[in-house]
Amino acid sequence: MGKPPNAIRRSDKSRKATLAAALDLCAELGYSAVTVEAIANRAGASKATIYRWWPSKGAIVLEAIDEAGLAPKTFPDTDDLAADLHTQLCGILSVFTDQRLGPAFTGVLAEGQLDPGLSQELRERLIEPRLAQCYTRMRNAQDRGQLATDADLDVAMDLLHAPIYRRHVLGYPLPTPDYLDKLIEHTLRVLAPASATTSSRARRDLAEAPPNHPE
Amino acid sequence: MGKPPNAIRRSDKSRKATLAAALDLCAELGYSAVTVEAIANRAGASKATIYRWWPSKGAIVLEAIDEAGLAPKTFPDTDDLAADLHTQLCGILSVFTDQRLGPAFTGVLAEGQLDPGLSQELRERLIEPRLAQCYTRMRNAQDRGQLATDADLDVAMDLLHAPIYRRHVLGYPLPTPDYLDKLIEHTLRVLAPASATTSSRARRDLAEAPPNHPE
Amino acid sequence: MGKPPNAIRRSDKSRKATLAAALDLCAELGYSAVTVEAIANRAGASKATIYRWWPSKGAIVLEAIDEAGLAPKTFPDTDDLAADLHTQLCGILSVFTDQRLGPAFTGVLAEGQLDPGLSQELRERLIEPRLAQCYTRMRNAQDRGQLATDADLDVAMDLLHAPIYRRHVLGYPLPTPDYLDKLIEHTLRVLAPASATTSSRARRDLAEAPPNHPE
Amino acid sequence: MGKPPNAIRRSDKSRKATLAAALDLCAELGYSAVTVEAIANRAGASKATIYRWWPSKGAIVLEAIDEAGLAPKTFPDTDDLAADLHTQLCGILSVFTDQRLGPAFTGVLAEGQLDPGLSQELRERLIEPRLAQCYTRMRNAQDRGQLATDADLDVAMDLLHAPIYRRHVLGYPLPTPDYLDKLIEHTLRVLAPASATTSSRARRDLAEAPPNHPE
DNA sequence: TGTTAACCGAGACGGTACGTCTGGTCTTAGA
DNA sequence: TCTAAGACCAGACGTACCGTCTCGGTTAACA
Repeated sequence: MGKPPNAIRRSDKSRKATLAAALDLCAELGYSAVTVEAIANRAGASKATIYRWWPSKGAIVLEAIDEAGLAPKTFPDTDDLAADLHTQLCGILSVFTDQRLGPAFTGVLAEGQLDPGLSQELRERLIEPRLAQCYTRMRNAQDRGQLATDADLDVAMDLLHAPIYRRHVLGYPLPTPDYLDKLIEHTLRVLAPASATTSSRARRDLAEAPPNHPE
Repeated sequence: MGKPPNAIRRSDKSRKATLAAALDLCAELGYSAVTVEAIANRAGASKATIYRWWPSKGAIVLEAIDEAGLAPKTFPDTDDLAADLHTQLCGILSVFTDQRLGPAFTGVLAEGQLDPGLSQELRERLIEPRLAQCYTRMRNAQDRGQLATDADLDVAMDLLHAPIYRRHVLGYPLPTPDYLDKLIEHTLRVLAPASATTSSRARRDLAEAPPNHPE
Repeated sequence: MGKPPNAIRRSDKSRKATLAAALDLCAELGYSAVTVEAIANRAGASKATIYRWWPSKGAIVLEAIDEAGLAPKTFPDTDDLAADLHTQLCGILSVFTDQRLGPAFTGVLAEGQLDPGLSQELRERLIEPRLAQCYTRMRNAQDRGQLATDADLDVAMDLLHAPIYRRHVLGYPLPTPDYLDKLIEHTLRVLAPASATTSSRARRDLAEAPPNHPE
Repeated sequence: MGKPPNAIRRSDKSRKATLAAALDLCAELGYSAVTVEAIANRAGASKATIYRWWPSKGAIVLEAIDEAGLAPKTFPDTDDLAADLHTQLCGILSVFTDQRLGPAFTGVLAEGQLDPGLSQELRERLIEPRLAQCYTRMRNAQDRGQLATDADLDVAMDLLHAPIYRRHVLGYPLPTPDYLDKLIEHTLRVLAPASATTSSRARRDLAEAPPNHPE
């Protein structure tokens, strides 16, 4: 059939314009109102060119988000695990709330649930690099005795990240930074080493600190 | 303009056939391949009739799921909180895995993320009745001293339910019943009353924190 | 199937309202934009009632035109054949140009060309009664020696009436009264008795009369 | 808004298939039972393609008739005016009676009466080219002294062509060739030059009339 | 440096679903 | 039994996108 195109000769101008058009249109119209046709027009590209390089609208938008690279793929390691987790979770939150990327990411996420191929690409390009960093950071914490050696990191992942997704998916307000702190606190408490010491102190400090009622 | 139709004269036969056709087609073809046109044909209804009563494919499927009522809206209360939670979470899981309802629910969930109206309807008809039951059950547990009196039930909701959604949304395997047990155990451990045995130290620290539950 | 309704119990109010609504809507929107539904709404009748008594929109409008009875079915007989013909042809013209009936008649005429049943009804109720009068009038003229005894009255019919229809059908301006005179003059000339006398004189007078340049 | 399509890149295959399908379907089902959808299916074209190039069913069928070109647009000139007129009128008749074009032409004619745009197109593409030829032929006859120099050719047009339309429109049998001869004879008799033999008396009276041909 | 193969924009194409509309039938309740 | 009201099935309407395609025109790697 159609032989694969030669990536070397690909027009980078056209590629960039397409990705930018995709993000802009998502921000302007919402993901579902965006069509490949509109992206092509906005980008000054032809539909054939777009379909030569991407299989679907979702794939374009996914690549555009990846390229934009809002949330860093690296994970801070400041020896304060709770703070580092907070930093990272806020980074994830920002992808949902970002003016330009939010609608695009929401769209890709939704479409991925109905398109296994897109879902896999989404995991591989956006989710797992960051997840792996999180894993590594927590394993480091285990090595340093800040977490129980038998702590189940998969559970930790779920307890920390899942609430963001659940609230997004069901249309509830996303967690506030304060709420994230609460989640981190609860999670680390269960995963703390048998003789909880330093870390838990820091925790309490944070909890007692300012009378930070939300919003 | 278009005045609302008279619900009294509505054909129940047509309504039921439409809902059944919607579920069947979702199971056969997958949500995104289902069209209103196909539902109409399968149901032996006319498109006009369908659009008279539902605004979109999503609304039809949502109502069909609600009507099918796979997961019970009632929450067991056997005095064993962990077991009751497990029962309930398995009920939620079954909506995702059910042969007939799974694809439909997945579709509505995905579409809801792009359609605020559908999302709200989804919450009101499917999610919140069950969530409210869960809330009530946990409040009962608090009254009986099985949970800390100041346990943050919103956090508990997130810790228990969110992993199912996150895994579904990102295309990871859903939690197994064993994994659900693990989640429940972790969660209840943090929310256990101060007098609880294991890891009671960590518990007390947490319980001492100021009563800062917003909202 | 549906047994014929009992005409005795028919609601005359509903019938009259329907016919009036049909004519009014034709005048307001043009025949093709009128729907049975709109007629029913305007008349305060239900569609079922209308379909019980008329088979189609065309039949309603046809009956409405007949009832309105703009052009008289009787033919004047003043001993001046040309003048009588002119009177009659102007009557026919008026059906096309009448503010209220014109659009309705145009519609029925057009639809009749595609619906043999309607066409037949049209001929029987509107066309032939008037045509028969015309025939009779000309036969009288023959008896009085104003026309050749062997004049072909079918040809006369065509020569006199057809130009109106041709111009209407093709969208040309309808004949003016002056032009009708010219047609009558030409026609009577060919059908005049061998020794053309009185009639032809009157004709010439008319032709010479005023410097009647058109329009 | 919708910019006009580029006619150069138009698919001639698709165009021809559409026109053929339109004529065939008219012949098979009758004009009013034909839908644009059916034409598209039969032609193997998509509806979008059809609507890109034609505004309505009527426009398609009109172009198809024009293209089929049953009745020649040229007018014979054999020095026998009556014979030439007969030839031409038979050509017109044949458009009504042709197995394939008849139903199509009938439909366009009927629809034109309710759609001024279609009517104008009909006149410009089908009617007037032939009418102009007829005019020219008769003017030639005048030059050769076969018709009175002051004969009103507009009236002649009406007398000759109109009966066909009237009979068609009202659903009467179309004129037979013999009847056409009779019409031609009657018409030419009124328009013959003063020096003509038969019924020259009547002719002269008419010819003496003042030169009142308006328009 | 000239050839040529692959890219590119443009946009027409066959499909197909959309959401709306009308035609005609049928049901219900009321007079 | 007729009526008004209006829901119903059927299916065409004209529009919008889809993903494919053909067309010249341009560009860049290689001869």
